[in-house]
Amino acid sequence: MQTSKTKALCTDVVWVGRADCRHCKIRDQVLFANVPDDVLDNILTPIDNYTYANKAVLYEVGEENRGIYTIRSGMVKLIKLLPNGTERVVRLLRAGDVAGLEVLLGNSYSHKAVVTHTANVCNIPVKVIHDIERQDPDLHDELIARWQRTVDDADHFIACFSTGSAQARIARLLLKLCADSRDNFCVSLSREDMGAILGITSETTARVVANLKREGVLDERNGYFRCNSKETLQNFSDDTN
Amino acid sequence: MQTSKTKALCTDVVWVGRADCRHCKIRDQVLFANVPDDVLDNILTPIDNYTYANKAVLYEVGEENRGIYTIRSGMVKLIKLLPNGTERVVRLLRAGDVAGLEVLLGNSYSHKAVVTHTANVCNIPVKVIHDIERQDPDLHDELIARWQRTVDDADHFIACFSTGSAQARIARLLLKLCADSRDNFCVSLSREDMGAILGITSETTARVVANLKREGVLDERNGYFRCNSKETLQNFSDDTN
DNA sequence: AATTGTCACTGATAAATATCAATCTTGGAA
DNA sequence: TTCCAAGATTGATATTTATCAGTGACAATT
Repeated sequence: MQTSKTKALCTDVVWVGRADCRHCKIRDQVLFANVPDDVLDNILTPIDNYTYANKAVLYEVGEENRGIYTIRSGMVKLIKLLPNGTERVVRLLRAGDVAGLEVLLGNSYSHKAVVTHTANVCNIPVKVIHDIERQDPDLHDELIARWQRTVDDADHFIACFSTGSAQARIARLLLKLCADSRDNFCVSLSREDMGAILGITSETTARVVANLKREGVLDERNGYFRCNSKETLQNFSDDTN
Repeated sequence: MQTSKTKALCTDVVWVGRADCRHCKIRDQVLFANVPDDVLDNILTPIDNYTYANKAVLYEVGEENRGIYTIRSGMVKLIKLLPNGTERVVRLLRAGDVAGLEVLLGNSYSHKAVVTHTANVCNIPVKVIHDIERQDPDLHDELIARWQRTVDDADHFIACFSTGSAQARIARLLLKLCADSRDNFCVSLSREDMGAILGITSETTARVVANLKREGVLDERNGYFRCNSKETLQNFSDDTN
């Protein structure tokens, strides 16, 4: 379908339409959860809804302020590029999460945001946030709660995804991905992405994952992981070694 | 002076007096930098100023809300305790930084906060923050800026302190510590603390640091590091290996 | 069906790091 | 000063992880 990487930028983003926040299916998980209907109806600046294909880029470090992004479905990784060219994933965002909060301070984007699983997102201009804040000061608190959640997520990356053996990190990642799944299924990630999340190589990741599969702790099919034994993973995740 | 660890808790915290925010020597670096004098003068709930000795604990995970802490001097580490008993440092706070912002949301403390270098701190009850917010809505923005700074610091821990070889991480830590020093001096840290910051063992840290000293890149005396060649450290910090 | 590209997986080996067990240093206490 | 305890350093060795170089499976394309 695509013959070159340059072309990808055009076909990988599809404008779905103007967002209808009031009737958003995941409104309860979203930044505007507690904004009154009439305030939402008064939004003048358009909020656009897009679907980004796998590997599409929402924004790059330093790009001009295009507003924040609410993830409605799919998954997005936030990446820091190190001086030596290494990419380190610093956050994983899923439905209900917000990307690019930093632009509300007038900053440009701090990360490169790349889609890992086809994502439907709403792009909310900063002006909209400010307009709503004026009508509904409670949004302030919701925003602060979002920032705090971001801090918590970052701490989790440091403490759980960047500490301990490769096996322990992988076990923690799998448990995190499956955390709110009742059937222990979660989307699978490429070994390269997992490595960039955990600060290890894709080969080491592949070895450990293959082991887990052989041991029957983990299955993978159709782009999904299934954790057959959270207990075993829990034990691995507690290991120092 | 101290014979036991239990006794330490009593003697390691000294109440200096009630804070005089208006005349704070580092007011320009502090949360209240832009709060008008008259608002500061109106603070009714007392803000206490304490000096915490090395290794003293400001707060522990889950402790009841005692307010936030502004670091006026010294250094404080924020620690996450992993299930297996490992401690991982997730943040380093220095003069002007704030610890415990999360309690403003009504949460209890998310970390254990331990002094690494004798610290003078102000303990600000949550009520004070809310009182000031009412009189000076700009404090909101300052708070949000603080949260964003926290996120940036956390990202730095992930990308720089948790990625790459031991030598690269140590070089990055030294550069970070010396960053705003004009003479390339910075406080030294125990090898154990450095290890807990960088996700490596204290022995590996000791080896690398000792190497840097032998190579003349680094000196250590009287509790201070001196980086003799930021350039060399910069090269090391860019290494993948 | 053949071709191609991507990605997971694996083996062999090198390199880095952890571990365990001493020494050595040094600041502070007596 | 002398002594002591804590922390830094080092050595020897075991483990873990990275690196490099494939191989094989699979999907999409031609």
